[in-house]
Amino acid sequence: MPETLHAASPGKPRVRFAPSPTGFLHVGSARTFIFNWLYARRNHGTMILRLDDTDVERNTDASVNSIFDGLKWLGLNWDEEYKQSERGDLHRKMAETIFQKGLAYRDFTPAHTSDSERSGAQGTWLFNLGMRELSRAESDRRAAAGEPFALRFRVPRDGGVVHFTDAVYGEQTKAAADIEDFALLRSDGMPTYHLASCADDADLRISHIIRGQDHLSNTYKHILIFEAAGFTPPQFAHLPLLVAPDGTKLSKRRHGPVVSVTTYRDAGFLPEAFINFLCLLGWSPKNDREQMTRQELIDAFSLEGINRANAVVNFKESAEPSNVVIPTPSEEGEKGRNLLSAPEDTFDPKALWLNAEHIRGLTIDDLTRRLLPIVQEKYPRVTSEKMLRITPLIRERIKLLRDVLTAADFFFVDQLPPYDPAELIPQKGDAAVAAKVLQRAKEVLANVEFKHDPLDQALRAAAQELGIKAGQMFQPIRVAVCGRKNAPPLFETLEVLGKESTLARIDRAMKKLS
RNA sequence: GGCGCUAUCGUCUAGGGGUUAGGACGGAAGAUUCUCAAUCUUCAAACCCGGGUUCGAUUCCCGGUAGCGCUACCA
Repeated sequence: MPETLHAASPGKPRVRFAPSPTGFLHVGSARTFIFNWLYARRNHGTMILRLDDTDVERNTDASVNSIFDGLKWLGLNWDEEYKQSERGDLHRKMAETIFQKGLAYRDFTPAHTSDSERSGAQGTWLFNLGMRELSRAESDRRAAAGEPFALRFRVPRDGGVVHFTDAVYGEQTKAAADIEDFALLRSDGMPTYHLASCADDADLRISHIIRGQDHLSNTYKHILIFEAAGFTPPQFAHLPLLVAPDGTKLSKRRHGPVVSVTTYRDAGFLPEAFINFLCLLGWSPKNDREQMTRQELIDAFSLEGINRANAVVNFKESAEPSNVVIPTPSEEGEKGRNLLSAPEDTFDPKALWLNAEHIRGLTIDDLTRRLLPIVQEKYPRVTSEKMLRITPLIRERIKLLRDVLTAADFFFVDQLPPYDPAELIPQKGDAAVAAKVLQRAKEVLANVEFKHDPLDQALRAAAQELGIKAGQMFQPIRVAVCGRKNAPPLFETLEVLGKESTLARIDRAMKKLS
């Protein structure tokens, strides 16, 4: 009777996210983490983070940090953590078990032998000539003599099939004849991904492997390994891939910073909005709900809601990909921010909309707390009290947190940046009207309390006196005070700005006009 | 090349043998408003192709096509 993976806690799933730390945290990886996490939380299971760092050549500490940073920003947690590189003994033990059962063999063929030199070169490569049939005695002798070898799985050649049921893709069957004798151990004794992954999944009693669909065909190999080592394979659930608008798999090289999670953080996405967005790619709650909180996602999540077709992340492809600055993990910590004043329209419109929705759902206090660091980085003198008054004026006008810098800039500066005086001229008016409005506004505002209602009354009355429409009255003032035509509502703006600044800016505008 | 997976508006998706094929984003038009935004209303927009099965297929089956994935001593 094979050991069962569910022995320790029947019914409670144990899932894992197992990234290889070879680059920054990718949006696809983040989504895989999230789906695992959702599944664990939904079913009161255990979320495990395992660094699959068996590729010593390509692993970097910077990458590990990038992954941790990204997950931390997203507010995602896990219950257990492992490093594959520290578990080599376990992996080798499993290899040994399989070898002793005769289900694996030593392959003394030098690494990087070209396909044409391999057996079955006219079709698919399955195994290296001669090695599979080497006698045990001969194999032992050559190994003892110090000849390097890779350990390969002896895939059955008796016409059988490998089968499993995927929670997303259903019944999966493949003829063993189509599976090559894949490596378990490299010639330097290091385990391959397939071996290490299965050994750890078995040892950690993983109950559900939820991972990218790019592993669907690898799963047959994994089933073979689990069974050879005497374990019941876990449940599998493969996720459709995230692809670029051109249909290709997201890649840092081709698509640049839009595939890095930190790009979204630095651009001013809310972590909960970003998670929400990712969840909607390849999964549906099937009730037309889109905007959901973390808890709502947990409550709604199920493997049945996952679909099978790849999902496009609909970002705008950069016109000149060669100019795209790709943040390397080492840069991201400190300098990552300035590479990324990524223009708003590079992001998926749905992500932007969801972010705006989540922003609107925040309380003024909460939103202020998130806005303040961004503002203070550029305008250190802005206080929390002041920001608290500004936030309500821009909450419905920003899609990204960073938009605060352009939406509310005029609140933060002493002196307005230069603007075209022609902007001061209202609809159906001329410079004379503008001058008249500003002059009158100056007089009126000098003697009015800077509160919404008094301002409203005073300015409307002034418009009437001048015989112009309210809009014609407000526009020159708005431009004088904000430096542009599109801005938050006027009276609220003046109230926050205060009498002194307002009058000073109107003065300056009048000088510009003449 | 071999093997596997997939295919509903531009995008994310719901649906499923008989429907006006639903929702959302984005787009367009309008309402509202001191501008912008938000909000509301309306409009345009899809079942890859060909064979079956069936009284009837977008839905089920087969084939094609296309896309993607795997095919490493990468993960």
